Amino acid sequence: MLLQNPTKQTAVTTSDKVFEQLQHAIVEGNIAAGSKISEPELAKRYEISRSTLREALNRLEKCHLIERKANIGSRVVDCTIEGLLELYITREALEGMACRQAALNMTDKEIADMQNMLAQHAGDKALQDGVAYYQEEGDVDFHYKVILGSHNQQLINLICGQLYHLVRMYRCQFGMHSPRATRAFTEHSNIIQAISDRDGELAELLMRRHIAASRKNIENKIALQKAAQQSEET
Amino acid sequence: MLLQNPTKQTAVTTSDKVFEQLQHAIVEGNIAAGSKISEPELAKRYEISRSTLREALNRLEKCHLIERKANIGSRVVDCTIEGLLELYITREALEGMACRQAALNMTDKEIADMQNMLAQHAGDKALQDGVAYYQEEGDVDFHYKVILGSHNQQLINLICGQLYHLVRMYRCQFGMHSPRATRAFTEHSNIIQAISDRDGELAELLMRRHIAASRKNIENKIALQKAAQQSEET
DNA sequence: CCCGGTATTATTGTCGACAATAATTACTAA
DNA sequence: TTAGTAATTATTGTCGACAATAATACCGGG
Repeated sequence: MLLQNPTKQTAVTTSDKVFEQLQHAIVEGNIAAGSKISEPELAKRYEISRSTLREALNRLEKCHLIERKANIGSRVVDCTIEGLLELYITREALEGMACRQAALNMTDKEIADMQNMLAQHAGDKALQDGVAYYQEEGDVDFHYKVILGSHNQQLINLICGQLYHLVRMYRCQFGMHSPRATRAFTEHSNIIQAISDRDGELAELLMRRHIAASRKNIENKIALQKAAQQSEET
Repeated sequence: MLLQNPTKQTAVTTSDKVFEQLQHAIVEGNIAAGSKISEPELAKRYEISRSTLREALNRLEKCHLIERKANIGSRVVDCTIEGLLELYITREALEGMACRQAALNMTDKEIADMQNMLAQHAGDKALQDGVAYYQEEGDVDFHYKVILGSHNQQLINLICGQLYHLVRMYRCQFGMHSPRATRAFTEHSNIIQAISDRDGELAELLMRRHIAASRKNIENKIALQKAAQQSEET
């Protein structure tokens, strides 16, 4: 992961560092999704006290990567199809609005920066067409810039601080590097155009369609898989 | 507060109870907004260890009622006009989508229940017209039912588990019982109608307008206050 | 052989003390 | 008198131990 979450501040305390390590481990699946978390074991493994581990676990819970029940313990969230679709729905709502606000609130310089970034991506994409780079880094980068451009701290915290950890987790666990690269690029261009036109309504509409298209893409894949499975069973 | 947050489970552990007490204290302003939190002092006041207090503080941070900085401490969030408007923007996005999903996913029984509730409120409202009851309990009740009706766990957690604590805090601190009662009632009716027609698009549109209307109402009030202040200064 | 209840074990919640960092105060020098 | 610095105080972060709760294993009866 080259890109850093723009909302996070540099980790100073040890629980911060452990939190980041655990976060990566969970996102990348090194700690299995749905598995129970043993506090004594993890504390031993990271050579820290249970107290500071629990501090780290609390932050993991804050970004919805683990779930805690009183007197029972913590579990890593498990990645289900339903959860993924719910996440897309939520992103559609939040990022759509963020995009509208971005059209209203971004500075001219911010818009210029984003246009440059897109041009850069266009070059990279032409260079190594179809490779995952654009889809992975570029896409995340684009969405981050839009969200930050909303200048709405509430939206920024919710999306970057919480939702996107889950998004990355799903991307890793389901191995999602969809073949929508070129189409997504066009969609990104149109969104930036709407933003630079200060057309909030259109910007939101386009962003929602952009995310909804990804969701429907997944839904289709799932449907195909199911059909294949069923024909296999017979 | 008669209505309980439907997402919360009964408090079993002591940090749970302290969390709830602190939550109410902050929401109602008994612990001043923007004030610094002294861990030793609070621990003494509630007669608990600092560890369990910190556990409670972590949960307060989860619903955005306090903010923590490493090695510096916690502060209660302060209620600013900008923060309030940002909150409305976010609600417009999330609850709008929740309403769309509710139109798709609510059961017939849930819809019937909500219609009954509205009829009940109509009676109460006719009985004691203009009184705060409808605005306080009824409004919250209505919005909760819609959100739960989305059957989208992600949305439910975000809105009910986090956002609405802040909403209640702003309501208390700014003393908001706006004179929109009768108009809000009509808007609620129309939203329920759209939901029962299974018209997701219209339902979302109406909910967004409903929330945006509240926001604009606030904005107007602020603008008037400012104008009054300025004329007073001269 | 299976089921229910009890005893044991393990895990989580809570506590008080120590270490590390930040804030405050006191002091010295210009 | 004031600015800068050093010492002191207070607050937060971390630790290990104990208490309370849940999970497991064992045992006896049906």
